[in-house]
Amino acid sequence: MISETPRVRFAPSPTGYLHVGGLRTALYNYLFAKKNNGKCILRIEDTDRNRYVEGAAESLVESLKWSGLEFDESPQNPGEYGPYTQSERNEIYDKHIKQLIEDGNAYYCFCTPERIKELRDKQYAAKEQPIYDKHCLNLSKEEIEEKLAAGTPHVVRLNVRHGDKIYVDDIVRGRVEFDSNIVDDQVLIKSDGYPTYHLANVVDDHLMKISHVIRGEEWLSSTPKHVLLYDYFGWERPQFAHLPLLLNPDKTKLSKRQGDVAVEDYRDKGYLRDALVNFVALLGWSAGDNQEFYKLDELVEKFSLERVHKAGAVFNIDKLNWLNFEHLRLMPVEDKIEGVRKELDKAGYDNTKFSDEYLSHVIEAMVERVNFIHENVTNCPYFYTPPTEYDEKAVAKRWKEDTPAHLDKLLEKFEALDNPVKEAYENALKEAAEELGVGNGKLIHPVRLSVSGMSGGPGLYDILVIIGKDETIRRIKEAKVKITALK
RNA sequence: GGCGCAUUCGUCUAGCGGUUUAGGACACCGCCCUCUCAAGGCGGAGAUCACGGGUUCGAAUCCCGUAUGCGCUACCA
Repeated sequence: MISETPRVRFAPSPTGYLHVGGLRTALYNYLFAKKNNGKCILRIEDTDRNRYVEGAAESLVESLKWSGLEFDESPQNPGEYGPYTQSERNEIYDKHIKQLIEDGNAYYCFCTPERIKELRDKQYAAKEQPIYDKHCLNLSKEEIEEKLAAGTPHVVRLNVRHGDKIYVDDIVRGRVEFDSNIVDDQVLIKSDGYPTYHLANVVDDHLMKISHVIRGEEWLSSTPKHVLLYDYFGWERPQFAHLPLLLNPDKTKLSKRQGDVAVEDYRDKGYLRDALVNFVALLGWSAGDNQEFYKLDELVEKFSLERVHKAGAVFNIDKLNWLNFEHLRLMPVEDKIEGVRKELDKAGYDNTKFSDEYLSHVIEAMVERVNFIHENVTNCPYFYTPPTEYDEKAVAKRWKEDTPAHLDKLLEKFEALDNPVKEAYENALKEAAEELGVGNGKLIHPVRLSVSGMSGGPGLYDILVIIGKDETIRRIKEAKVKITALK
């Protein structure tokens, strides 16, 4: 069924940032293309001059690049079907709309916005489908020429033939039937001369030889207009695949009000691109084999449009967090070190004070305890600076009256150590505990509190090795003074 | 209002007429491990498959209604 080399496209409108739903759409297009040895094209749909936002196209491209999705043809990397930005294609739309008008499949409309509104209000009040009444279709050739010559504001509309059934065959949804009577004579060319989505999209998809239109479900309702356009042009229709929407926890369409929707927001929060891509891939698709953890190339291998879901999917952050944890574990140490250095600077530390080796030990110690790279800093500040305060609950629970005396004994043992490794600390502590006639815990917990100020974290001896003997001893002594003063 | 789409554990999903006492994952709870917090292992709770009718020997799976949700209904995409 799939043509030799399918061509698909992601065609965002530059009105801001890349929405995670957009990322999902882009991803499915990408996966489908790669899976089938096809081409994935990026086209910027900037025909709405009112909504155009300066720099939005660049932001889109940047987010896409960050996500790791590469396009075979794009404004930055044009192929033979350019330009890839719609605002640069006006001549092309002009040519095509003329053909449509000549063939009677489109017509000039000079109706004022007021008349349109009135008409619509009336239809709505009568509980009818609000569609244009083809008023201007009855204009004579002379009248049209005259108005055009006079510079009367006008649009060009699609001339929908009523009384037909229009069928849309969708890969995800199967056959969907529409009654042509309720299909509006859609504006194709706006009064500012720019095409609407419907015209530009169909013309470009055809000219760019797009074989599969993979887009959000919000387009399903206007697909009959597109299908008609293909038919009127005498062009072969592409295959359609309408993707389910991404939803807020309350099942409404994913919106900014209820959380982050921009890819850059997730990037800035420390989510890994592999995790975000993995997560978003699972929102509306599954291979059916219980695998949930994927690298991009595995997604390519397993993806198919036939296994895309029909129902919308709630964007649930918990699973994303888990995926981030899983992907983070696979990240090469060098990359983690680089990331930690950035986070150190962000947190106000001087990253140059720490060697790569030092940081790699911290990372190793924290690996099971971090979901995000920044947690290698925020969750364990004691690796970078001595504790300034001590967790109250832990103090109450672990710091008893005889603790300072116990620590004195331990300090003796520690001081005698020469360049200690993990086991040396452990043995020293055990010896001290034995000589004191107490359990190891009586020493372990106060030491942890002393060196970290916290009650949780990596194995105590790992912490000690990382911060070093001198610092360990210094911190224990300091804690003795400070915590005793607190009591 | 009209048209369209959808509806399986809280969430993401498996399931495409019998192998299902509906499987997995995240989250949640418990146990084990253990110096803590995690991770990991094991286990638990959690879905009358929206509801009501059919079809069938047999339905989460097919058909029809209803309800609910969502989308579209723009000279926005």
